[in-house]
Amino acid sequence: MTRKNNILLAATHLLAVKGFKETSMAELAKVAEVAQGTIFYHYKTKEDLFLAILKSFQEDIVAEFSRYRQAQQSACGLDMVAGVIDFYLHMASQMEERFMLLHRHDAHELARSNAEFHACLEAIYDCLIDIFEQAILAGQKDGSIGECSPRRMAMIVFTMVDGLVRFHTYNLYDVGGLYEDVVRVCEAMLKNNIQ
Amino acid sequence: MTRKNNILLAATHLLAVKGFKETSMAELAKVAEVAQGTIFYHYKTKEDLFLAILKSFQEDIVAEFSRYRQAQQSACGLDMVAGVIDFYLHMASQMEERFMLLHRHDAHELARSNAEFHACLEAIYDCLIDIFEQAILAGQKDGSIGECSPRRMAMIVFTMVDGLVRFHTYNLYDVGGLYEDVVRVCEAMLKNNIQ
DNA sequence: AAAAATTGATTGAGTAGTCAGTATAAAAGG
DNA sequence: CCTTTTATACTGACTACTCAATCAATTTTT
Repeated sequence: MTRKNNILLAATHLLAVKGFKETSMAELAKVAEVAQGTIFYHYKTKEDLFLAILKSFQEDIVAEFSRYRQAQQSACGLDMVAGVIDFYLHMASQMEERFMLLHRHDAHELARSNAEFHACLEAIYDCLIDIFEQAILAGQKDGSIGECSPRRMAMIVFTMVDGLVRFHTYNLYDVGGLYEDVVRVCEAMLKNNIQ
Repeated sequence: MTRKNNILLAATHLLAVKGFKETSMAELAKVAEVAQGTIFYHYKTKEDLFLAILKSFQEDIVAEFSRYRQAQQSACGLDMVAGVIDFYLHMASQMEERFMLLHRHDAHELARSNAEFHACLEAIYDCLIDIFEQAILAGQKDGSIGECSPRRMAMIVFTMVDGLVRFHTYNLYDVGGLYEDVVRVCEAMLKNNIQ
């Protein structure tokens, strides 16, 4: 049991940091401190192993985000959006490597030919966008957020926040000070009626 | 000359669609309709070839965007921002494959160990963000855009628009209707004083 | 005839996945 | 309590194959 878990942990790290094709089973075996054969005993193929990682990520992320949704009870919907952004960024740094997995093309490419990958990715993204949508809907109910398509706005906010995480991963610009700006910008664009 | 260009074109396509590691020189030779040796006659290594592609992209994108900057003379800065978003999305669909190249981790990973890659990527991103910044600065001058850090706002707008392009590439959601929303959202967040 | 461009067979390192066999430990039988 | 059986976990050498890069030989251009 320890070994199977070692493999999963080491593989998550390597696939996130180096990518699917760039990670060899020989290297993984070394990092996980098992024999190469052991990996294939637990996971039929390299793709299978990747899928197992993604599935465990899906479970964890869905659990984590639904736990947050139930725990929080902010004053108004607009503040909830700010809270969700904060929580998203917190999660992204907590699960940094697994979020990197989402930002690579590997999973998305496999999703094109493998239905299980596709379903898994869809579930993850739905969960991520849902949490923004819920906050916006709450804001529309209490009047703190203007008339708009909640789903579309949720996708736009998600796009912004996720882009920030990506920027940070790529390390091209110092993104530290942008977090607060993004929160303010989102509030500005939501509290006013947009068309 | 024809062959060298064939190689560059075919390589751009393959690297964008399949990725660096996933593209073999044998396959490239077949697509470019040259012998494998010919590729290595013109480009010392696979990495060299990639760098040549990125450099040519840099030149083209810088030229294209500075041409646009000089050509346009919109009414006010706020409208200019909308115009720039439009232009960016237009460019991204015109140069779809090369933008895909930017979104892959390949170039960013090479940039970590190879200074030329780093410089090239930095130049490209600077150019992309600059054009948004210019529009925001113009808007602040003519009063159509409120007080804010132009660079930071430019990065946020860029993050949104680029995220949209990425969404489209990954094909997870129908992103068609979002274009107009993003333009409206950007206007809403810029025309009001934030902070 | 000298220089530049092109070729494809070849090389050696690296790849995912297999497999015959070994270790471990729990259950069954004496 | 001590064997024997059975199932599961594990091992690393091995296979068949792919890869980037090389190079001697050939063709094309100047």
